[in-house]
Amino acid sequence: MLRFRLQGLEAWRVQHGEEHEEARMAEVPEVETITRDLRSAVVGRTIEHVEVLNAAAVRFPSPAEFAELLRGRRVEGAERRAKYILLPLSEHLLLAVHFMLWGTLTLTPTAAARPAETLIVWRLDNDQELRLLDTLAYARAAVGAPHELAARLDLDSLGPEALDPDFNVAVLSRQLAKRRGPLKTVLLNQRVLAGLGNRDADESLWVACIDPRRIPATLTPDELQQLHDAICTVLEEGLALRGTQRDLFGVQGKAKHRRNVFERTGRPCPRCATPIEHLRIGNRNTHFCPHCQH
DNA sequence: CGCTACCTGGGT
DNA sequence: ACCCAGGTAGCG
Repeated sequence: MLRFRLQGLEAWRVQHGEEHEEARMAEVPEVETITRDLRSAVVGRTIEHVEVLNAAAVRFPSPAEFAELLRGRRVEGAERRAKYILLPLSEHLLLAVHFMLWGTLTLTPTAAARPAETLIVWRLDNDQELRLLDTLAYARAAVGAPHELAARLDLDSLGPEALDPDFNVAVLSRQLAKRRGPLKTVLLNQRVLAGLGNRDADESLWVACIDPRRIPATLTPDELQQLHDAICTVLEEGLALRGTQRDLFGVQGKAKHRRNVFERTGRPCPRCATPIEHLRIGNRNTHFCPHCQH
């Protein structure tokens, strides 16, 4: 009876968008959404001026060199690798941006007020500014020749992309076979598989009905297939809804209320109504259903 | 592999 | 006055 009432209340809350916490998570659906926006609105533009408001936000080279190198470059493309946004520029330079926990990019008229959490501003040739924002100030950018950037960010060590059409159960099995430690921790390692953040890892394991504490080597072929399918479903749905946060233009994504377990401790599992449990695994918050995840 | 630091605003 | 955060680098 209590469970039934909680379910009803939960449904009402979700329907009315009553969970008012500001979404600021930067996982792959959010990063990919912004990358696509950059492709449509920033590729082809020229960077006229760069302002580094927080020197720590530039990983390399120095903030002054960073600004000088970027001035006058044309943006030639916009790609994503794991949670890095990579912008190829004219004259064979590559700009990398990482949101870390809460970072984001916005594209706004130059005249628009700058939020206090602005770390870097790229003024474009159309009276618009690309801005890197982050209240936590962990987000980072770097620029260099492609090979140098790839070496310093260790991009070649990243695992296969979960959103790549070539990602299949054989790839997942091969990547997991090497690793020890709990499945949750292994799935968060971008060198194993590029694509899952803390939320999407918990959601994928729930969809696949697999306990996050399982050791990867013990997964059966069926479980590996379920996990592969779950990861694809979670990421593709999140991306189709344009993520949980605002896009490059400030439009709110629609995936905000699609969580089954993440940050839903004590609330009923949508499959079996058992209260969702919370654990720390590898120092990360982990949420799962103790009844249907084995 | 497992742990801490990084940093600020919001929640308890 | 604490404590904590969707990620990663860098240490032992």
